[in-house]
Amino acid sequence: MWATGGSGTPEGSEEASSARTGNEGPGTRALMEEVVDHRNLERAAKRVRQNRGSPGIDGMTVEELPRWMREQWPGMREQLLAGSYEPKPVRRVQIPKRGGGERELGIPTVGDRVIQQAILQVLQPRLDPTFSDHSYGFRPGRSAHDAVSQMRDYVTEGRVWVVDIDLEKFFDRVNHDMLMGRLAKRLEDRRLLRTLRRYLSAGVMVNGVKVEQRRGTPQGGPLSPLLANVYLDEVDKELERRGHAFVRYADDLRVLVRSKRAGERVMGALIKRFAKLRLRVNESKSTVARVYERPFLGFDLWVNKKGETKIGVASKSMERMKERVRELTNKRRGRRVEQVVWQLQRYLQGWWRYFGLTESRRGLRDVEGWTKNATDRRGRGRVGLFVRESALAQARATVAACIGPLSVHSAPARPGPSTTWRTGTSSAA
DNA sequence: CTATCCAATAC
RNA sequence: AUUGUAUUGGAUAG
Ligand SMILES: Nc1ncnc2c1ncn2[C@H]1C[C@H](O)[C@@H](COP(=O)(O)OP(=O)(O)OP(=O)(O)O)O1
Ligand SMILES: [Mg+2]
Repeated sequence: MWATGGSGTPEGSEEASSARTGNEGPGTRALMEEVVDHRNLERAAKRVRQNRGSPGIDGMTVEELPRWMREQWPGMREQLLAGSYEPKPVRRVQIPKRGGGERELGIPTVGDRVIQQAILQVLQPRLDPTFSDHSYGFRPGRSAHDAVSQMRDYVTEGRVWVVDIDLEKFFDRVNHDMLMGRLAKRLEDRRLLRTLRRYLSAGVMVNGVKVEQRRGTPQGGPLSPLLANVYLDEVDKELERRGHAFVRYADDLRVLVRSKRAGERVMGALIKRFAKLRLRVNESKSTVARVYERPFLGFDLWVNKKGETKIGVASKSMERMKERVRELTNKRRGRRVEQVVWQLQRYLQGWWRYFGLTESRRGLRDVEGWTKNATDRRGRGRVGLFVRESALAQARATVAACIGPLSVHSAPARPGPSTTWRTGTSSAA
């Protein structure tokens, strides 16, 4: 089933299934006690409050949390310990997706977010260490950078073909029963399992009416990312067992192979494997291709003159950055110039912080220099002193020179790395 | 070393 | 308005 008729490939073959060892770690029976422990709960409430998220279906804001904790918590605690707690439905919010289309968020009540967070804090330390080393998304201590670097290393080993898979509406299609089955193999506390099940079937509020959801884990629930990793863990382990070189970030899976043929075989197998999980591979976003043709987490790979594989900024990400810079500089809606520059610096610094992983040094170095230039101004040196109307234009010109043409309307494109706009270095009043 | 606040990116 | 997880960085106060 797993291995379709393919011969001579470097990957080994092995039978599936290995059955997890009962439960993870000691004391999985009294997990709910850990969840409702007041220290754990305080930490959870703090996190939810600091996220500054908007209310769920009951309209309670995060500012009202302390009051809620005092008045509603004792009752909730008892219900949780009895395994009889019923979460509220989530609030449906549509937001635009990066690649077009809409993302359906499911926003739980602030109170439910606290409880889910409290559960996460108990489950994450137990479950996460059991996950595959090849899985990077939503996991503490593992970054997108780690995933990209790992993929680059696989490519350096000569695996230049990639099976690129993205799942369709991933969170929305997670099967409740199958997920619960996975969880039941790892956790013994039946009250906790019951509440997790109830969170999954809490449903959505659609103009005053609760609509049952028979599948999916809400995009917006604190627990959902962990549950998603639990759901796909078995696939990770199977790929591992077969000795595949792969990296997974959430629902973005890359298997690196040495030939197109091997890739197509793996792709076919994975489509079937995901179908077994009631998940569908996104046909438009998934393919077998040369790694250099497929961006990953905002980066792409390329080969330098010496034949080394290097990490670069994917062109989509580059275009998005330019667009944002244009948007921040072009027309300023009643903002002062210094405000515009400050915002631009802030954005570019954050951008570079992520994309600084890139090893392509064509002009991007200068973005860094430029950004630092504008930013590294110790003390509370005010931007106001050195910024004048021309600073804005120069900033745009510099970026344009580093990154490419930014706009049609004003691009002198005569940057000069050593332009004089840094003149007001000294402290200011 | 602790705490609060802000920002960027990935999904 | 827009939720969540994770990573990385900055500022400020002790
Ligand atoms: N802003 C977000 N808030 C909460 N969860 C998110 C967010 N972005 C992504 N996720 C989670 C839920 C998604 O199901 C999962 C994978 O992301 P993504 O592939 O971009 O969307 P998707 O799988 O839901 O739809 P698509 O069919 O377009 O791939 O990551
Ligand atoms: Mg997807």
